[in-house]
Amino acid sequence: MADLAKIAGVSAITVSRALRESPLVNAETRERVRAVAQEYGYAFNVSARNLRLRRSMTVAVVVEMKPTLERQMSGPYPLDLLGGITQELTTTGYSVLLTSLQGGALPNVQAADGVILLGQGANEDAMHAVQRWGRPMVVWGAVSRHESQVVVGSDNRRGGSLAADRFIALGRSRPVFLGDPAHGEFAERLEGFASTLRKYGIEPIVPAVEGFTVNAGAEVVHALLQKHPQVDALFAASDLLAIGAIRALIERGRRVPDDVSVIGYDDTPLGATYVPPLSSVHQNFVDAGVLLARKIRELIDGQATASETLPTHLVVRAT
Amino acid sequence: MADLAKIAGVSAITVSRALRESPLVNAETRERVRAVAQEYGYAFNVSARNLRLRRSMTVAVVVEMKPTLERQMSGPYPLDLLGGITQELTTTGYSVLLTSLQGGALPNVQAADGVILLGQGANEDAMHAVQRWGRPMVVWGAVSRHESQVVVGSDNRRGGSLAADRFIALGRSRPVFLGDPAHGEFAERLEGFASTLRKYGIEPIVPAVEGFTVNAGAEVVHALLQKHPQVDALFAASDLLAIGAIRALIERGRRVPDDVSVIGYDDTPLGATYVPPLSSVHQNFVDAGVLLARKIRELIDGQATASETLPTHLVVRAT
DNA sequence: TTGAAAGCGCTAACAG
DNA sequence: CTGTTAGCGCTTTCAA
Repeated sequence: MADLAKIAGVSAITVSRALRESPLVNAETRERVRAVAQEYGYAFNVSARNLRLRRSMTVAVVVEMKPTLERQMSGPYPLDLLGGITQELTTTGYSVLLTSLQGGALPNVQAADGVILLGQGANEDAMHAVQRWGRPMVVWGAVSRHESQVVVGSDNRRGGSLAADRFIALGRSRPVFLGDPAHGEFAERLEGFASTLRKYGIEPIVPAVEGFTVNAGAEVVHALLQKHPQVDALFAASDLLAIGAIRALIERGRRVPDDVSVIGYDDTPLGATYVPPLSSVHQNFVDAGVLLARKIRELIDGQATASETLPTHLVVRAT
Repeated sequence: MADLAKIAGVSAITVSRALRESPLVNAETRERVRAVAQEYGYAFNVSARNLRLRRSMTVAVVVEMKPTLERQMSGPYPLDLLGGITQELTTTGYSVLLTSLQGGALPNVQAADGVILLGQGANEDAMHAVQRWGRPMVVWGAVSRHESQVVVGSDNRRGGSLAADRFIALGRSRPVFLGDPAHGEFAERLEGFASTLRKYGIEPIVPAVEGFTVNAGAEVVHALLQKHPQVDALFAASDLLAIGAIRALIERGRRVPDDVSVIGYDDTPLGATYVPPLSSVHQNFVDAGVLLARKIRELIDGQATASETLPTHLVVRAT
């Protein structure tokens, strides 16, 4: 910068001001400085600037990852979420620092101006860890679970409710909910589902489910059909579970949707291309990402923000 | 740090050394300093350190994203790639800066010690842009295309070759390749496919294909069957295309695999759960991510590295 | 409208 | 083994 100043015949501080578009600098001077900067391919030293300004212009995104990105964080959703976050953050000058919290946080992560937590599912360790180092934080997930946090989630209760309404409209009377309520978002889906059914005097069957995989879904449904052969509707907390369930239903001689209606969750490409194409509750992950990004920015800027819930709708396909 | 030094009764530089586990400092002193640091929740100022050390301990990962993360970068692969990269980089002290190059690079991105380029497919603008600012760079994709670059890719030629071998073993004689060769990796798959078939005196049919979607696959195959009704094998450059193709085949009264064998690419969950379960060429994206990360580290450390190709294998399922 | 001085927090180099 | 000195590149006072 000093070199550049010499070349342009001004002082370093003027270079700084010119390149930052400060109104304090003469338009003509500014242009001259910028031309020289351009010519010499000069770029700010970010570390120096951040040191001086006491911020990093960085937001850490913490994703839960075991060796690879597993759990409900597999599939395309987190990518959409990440896409939304990245889009919104980079267009406002922030960088996105992608990280797990495996083996303690890196210095860079701790230096982030804010933190977005994704896919913390049932486990809340990461949340507490981040909270401890006192950075602004926003969480993706089930809103009600963490009342003191700013949480963005989609309207899981309404998602469950929509599934229930659909089953009622179809005249179904022996519905099942598939999903582990230990997972906050799943619990909310069940709540919405059950409370709507209850208005019609129906109580859903809720077998114990562990995991999020196709096989988990298939196994549970196999066992379930022994005990409750008269099941005629099935709402799964994820498309993967729903697909497993359909497989088991067919293997047990049930027709879908003639004998049993099935609704999944997340409206994944996998579900949409499945045969039969899966009906599913849709949530817009890109929008969610954008919203998460906005809220963390607000928090960083010292503004107050509240939790927020995104709309959800049912995509009816063949099942 | 100065405060901490005072409290611990040493100088700032000793605090610095103690916290960095420098062997220059007495074990006992180190423990005392660390205890005090722990107690006061002290953490390094990363900007100051980076300024002093003239590096950022950051690697930028550039993903091609239109508003959302599209193209072949949709689906679960890039997440696995990202997972591998993040895992390897964070365990070696580097942070991962996720970014597109939409609207010019942010200062933070330019300050990265190295850059990994993902999903640059047919378009090489990003590559040239990054090249211009002279940072170490590693690219994911088709190796042969960019001879001056360090590229990590999976063995696309062998992938194509495996599909061809399989068709030959099944006695097929009228194979089709589905995929746009403008995309470097697809071109390599076609090369391997065609060259192996040629050994048996067979020339594949290669219809023009645009896009990567299920619908694109379906449309092309519908048109194709008019001109070439005797097609008996189909190798698609992606699982999505393969699924579209199967749909079209069935709609045209062909049985899969009895009348037409189909092989996809990427071995996605979508393909694996499809009915019928799709045979597909598998590549390990997590390993690829790890390798990309290792190579960028080597480059940052000033070591020489070469392009590398990862193994690939055929997963035979029902089609 | 421009500039000089000072310092953000850290660590390499050089004593001791 | 520990400390002193100096300076990384930037921007916020304060002064001209």
